[in-house]
Amino acid sequence: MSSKLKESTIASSNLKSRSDEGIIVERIYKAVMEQRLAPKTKLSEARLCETFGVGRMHVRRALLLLASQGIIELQSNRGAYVACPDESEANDVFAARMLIEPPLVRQMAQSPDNIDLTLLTDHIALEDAARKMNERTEIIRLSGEFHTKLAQSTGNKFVFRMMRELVTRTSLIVGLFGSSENASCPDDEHSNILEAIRLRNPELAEKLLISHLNHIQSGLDMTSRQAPQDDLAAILGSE
Amino acid sequence: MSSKLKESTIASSNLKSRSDEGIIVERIYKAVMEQRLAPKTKLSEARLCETFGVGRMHVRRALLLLASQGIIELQSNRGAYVACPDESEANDVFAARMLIEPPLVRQMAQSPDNIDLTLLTDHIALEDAARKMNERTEIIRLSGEFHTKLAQSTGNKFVFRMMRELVTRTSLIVGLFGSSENASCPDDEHSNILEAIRLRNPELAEKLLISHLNHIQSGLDMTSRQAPQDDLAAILGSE
DNA sequence: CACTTCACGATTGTTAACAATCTTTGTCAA
DNA sequence: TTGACAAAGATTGTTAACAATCGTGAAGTG
Repeated sequence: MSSKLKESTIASSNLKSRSDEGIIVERIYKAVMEQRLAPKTKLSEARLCETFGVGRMHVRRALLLLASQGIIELQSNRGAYVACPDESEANDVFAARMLIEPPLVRQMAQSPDNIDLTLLTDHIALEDAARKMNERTEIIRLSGEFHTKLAQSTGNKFVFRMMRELVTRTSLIVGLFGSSENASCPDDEHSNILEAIRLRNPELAEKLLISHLNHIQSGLDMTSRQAPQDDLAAILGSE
Repeated sequence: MSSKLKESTIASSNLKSRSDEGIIVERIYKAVMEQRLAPKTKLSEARLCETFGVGRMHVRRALLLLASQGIIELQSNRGAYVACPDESEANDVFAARMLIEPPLVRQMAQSPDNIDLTLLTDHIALEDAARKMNERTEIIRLSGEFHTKLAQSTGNKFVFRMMRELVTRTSLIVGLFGSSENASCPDDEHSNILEAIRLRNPELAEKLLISHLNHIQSGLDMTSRQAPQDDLAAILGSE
């Protein structure tokens, strides 16, 4: 694995700062990660145009990118809607994460020297701070981003992208099927995992991560559902 | 893991048969998989428009999708070029595959009953046939697609997508850095892996796959490079 | 001869008008 | 009241013209 990844945006990872649609993609992505944009929320082109102050072309390109990432769904002649995973998809997401993340942390714990652990250390500090300040959306987003940064710290662009897609989907799923308390990961599991990596204990790191994922999944209730919202301008408004 | 996946196209997996750009994406994707489109080949909009007989809008949307998959690269005001991985990216691709595929086949070998093995059996028959007929491009594409179908047969959409992105990239890398003989995987390694899965031997399956990947990677020569081409109409012409 | 400059052609980026489709609303009849 | 139907409005899809940028080659200058 090579040097560390600088950019974490969807757009700028491949496209070189296609500034306009990059900003739109990033904003919507973030809103989804923070569970401020509920599944099935309609994203109308006109609304987004005035919200971001750009032409329809940029909005449409941004929507296409978001759809290709599975964050939204494009329905022909009917518009764009925030993706709404069903139970089967939820199972697939967790199955995929169970496939990838355990080997990942195991590998990280085997040779933590090649790895940028400061990224993770800093991140856990952010998580603690957000928890102290009781900032709900921050907590939710950071809680998911820990797993993304786990992958990012390996410096492998592909592992990073795979994990981010899965984490984003997980965020939608937890928003849909999770009870309001367990919207975020429990307090110290993340730091325990990081500690196991730092102590070069692959078995422990893997075990902690597996139970962490199981913990998240078991907190879901596949029967309950949330309602979609449709404010938009307020949600995506300021940065 | 749930039922089997029907569609394998990039476009139709998320977008519902957005027919026009779907066809374009699929054609270019296939041409890259078969190493008929060399890295750095320019894909000009006008050329693609007349090749596929569609408007510029569809071409541009298709190019955006391909760029988001990392298959091509969009340079501002300069056009679209087939992606050209460097050595560092090549290492990342193989590292990512080493992370994912071993646990994948191990898992498949542990419970091959939940899995659609006919997909793989049929595929190997196709590979053999193509080898007998000595159809170079078919052999190359099928050789990569085996790994894709390995993931596809789990029925997990996310595992499938991840693997396909990695396999596509691998195809570009082998085309760039591979000697002309080892452009395809060696004859029977695929069927051996499948057999190990069928015999419920996880350790063997994993070991065979690891040495298979090592075999591919060790056949690369990171110094030599191929030249780009620019025919296009001929390459993407007929189906 | 080498190098810079400038103008032209080609290519990509953007916009706005137009067409097609869907949704809603209002009307009428059973 | 309920249902079907139709027209109007709103939204998305498409096209073509226009603007901006880049690459090339000719002309000119040292």
